[in-house]
Amino acid sequence: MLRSNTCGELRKANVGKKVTLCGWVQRLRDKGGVVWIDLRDRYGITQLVFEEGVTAQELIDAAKKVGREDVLSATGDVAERITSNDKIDTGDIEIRVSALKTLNKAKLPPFLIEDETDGGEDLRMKYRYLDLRRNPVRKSLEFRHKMMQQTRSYLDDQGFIEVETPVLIKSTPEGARDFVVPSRMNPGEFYALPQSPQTFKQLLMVSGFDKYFQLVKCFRDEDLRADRQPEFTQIDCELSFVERQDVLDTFEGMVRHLFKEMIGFEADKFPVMDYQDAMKFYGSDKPDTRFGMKFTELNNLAQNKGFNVFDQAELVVGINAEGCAEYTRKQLDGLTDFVRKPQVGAKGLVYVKCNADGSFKSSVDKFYSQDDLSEWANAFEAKAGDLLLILAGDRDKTRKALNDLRLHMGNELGLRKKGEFKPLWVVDFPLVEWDEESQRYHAMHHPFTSPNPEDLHLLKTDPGKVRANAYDMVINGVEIGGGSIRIHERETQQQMFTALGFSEEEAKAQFGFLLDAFEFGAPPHGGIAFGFDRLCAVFSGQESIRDFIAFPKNTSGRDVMIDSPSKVSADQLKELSIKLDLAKG
RNA sequence: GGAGCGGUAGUUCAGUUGGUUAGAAUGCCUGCCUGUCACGCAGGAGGUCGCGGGUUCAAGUCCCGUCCGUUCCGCCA
Repeated sequence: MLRSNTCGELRKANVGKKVTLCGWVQRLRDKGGVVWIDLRDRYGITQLVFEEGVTAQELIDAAKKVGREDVLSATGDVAERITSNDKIDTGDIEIRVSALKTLNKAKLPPFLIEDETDGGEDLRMKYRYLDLRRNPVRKSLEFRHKMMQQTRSYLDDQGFIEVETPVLIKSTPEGARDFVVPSRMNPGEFYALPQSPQTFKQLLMVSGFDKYFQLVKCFRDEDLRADRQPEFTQIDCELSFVERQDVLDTFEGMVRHLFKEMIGFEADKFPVMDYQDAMKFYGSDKPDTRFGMKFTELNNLAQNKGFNVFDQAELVVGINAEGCAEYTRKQLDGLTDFVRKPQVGAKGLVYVKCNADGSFKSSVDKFYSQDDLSEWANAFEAKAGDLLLILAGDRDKTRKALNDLRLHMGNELGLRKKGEFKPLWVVDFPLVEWDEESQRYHAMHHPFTSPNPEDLHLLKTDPGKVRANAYDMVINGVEIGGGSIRIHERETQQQMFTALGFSEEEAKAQFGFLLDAFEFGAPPHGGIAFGFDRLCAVFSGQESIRDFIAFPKNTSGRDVMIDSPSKVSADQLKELSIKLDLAKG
């Protein structure tokens, strides 16, 4: 061993011990007669001291020459400090150095290796190995590690078996774009990387594994976001002989366990919300329930009073921003600009101020009397001092826009608190949704989701009305996990494929193995998958998952450190029987 | 595919109506300092204003194009 101790473990009790520490130079403080070096490793920081009259002069001279991030080995006696530092765990002691060795000189890092770095995102990613030396990023990865251990231990305790499924699999037309890998031995043919191990875990149920899980990398070739990477990790789970409530109970238990072990939070029973209610009251299938501001629909009260915009609208709906009646003209204009942004897409914003004196001031005073507005205020359960914000138009678009406005107001008013956690289940999603572009139904979850038995008869006649036996777990407005009770009968699965516009031949070509398996005694089964990176981020109150991934990709899907993706040689292409056609258009 | 924001010192940023030698902080270098711990003090070095074109007597600043980053929409079963 090159060292006797780490830089984080020595205390007062170790005073007098001769130790050798190894680490990186965090900082050098040269006070003339005394020189201090903060030596850092993963475990902490220990102060080295070199003092005129005590330390050999050539050692002091050597100490003055070290640079930031040099790798040192220092040997000396542990001594109690004259003035201690209560900010670090080793603050009561220091090492009186008797031998110093530079194990490796370091170039100056391009940004500060500090908790509050001066480095921008781009630079930090290019030198990610330096960024990972910083406490916040290292702690995020330590957090991830602990979350993995806790997940495994919980599921193991519950009788789940972790099984690895293949990474080189088969491309399927449904869902996200696949990453594709050419096969040298099968010219012209390609593997696909899994978007999830969905079919494999169902086959494991057919095999009788009963309870399966896997912490597994998944791949989707879609555009990135702060909370979306092309490769990401799922907690993928499947159980046999279960109904919806069994799955909800098991995984509510898991998340409750993680909350407790990871951040010491004792969660209440998770509420269960219908998809329809989520859309009606929050305009979103992943509502942030840390704050109220639920939607109130106004069609009955606001239509047929001569205001054309409302009269023409499919839906008139608003929120009550409590205590915001004092908003200035400028602030209201700001909100109007917000909802009119193309990303939000509303045409305009109607406001009603509930004044302190009981009167109302609105942007539509021309069309509505004080009595009308008073009725609105009642519908919103608004008090004096509140501000009603109302949108109108096409139902789905207006709900989406009002959802954006609700979250915006939640941010403005500080209602989306970081340390607060509001988990819930959203259930009874539609089984399929109509896709205008391809003019056919798409599975909302995936095509293996079972329909609610009560709605099964609608599958042939009106698929859009069929509810799915599916569920999502949502925490603080983030979709953390989702799953369903699966189809386990060949006949039903075939019906589902038909409803989705697959011919019998297409279904057989794509998923024949699954249909076949269902004929050999497939048990009723269901499962769920959690976005592991997101779970880490949400628990830590972060929006970006990047710091929970050691080597993430940027928004163009590039790893700027290793510079991938990259070109391959002509020989490699030839081996793969691939010719490039890079012409644009 | 679309929209917004950004690109100026190693780094993070400021830069007014287009006008003298492009600034600050931090980092870096040199010197001083025996209890610092974001040490302090004094001095110093450091710039292809992303790239290309245009307007102008004059462009970091205005216009066009382009590249890169980032956030969002579409997309993400």
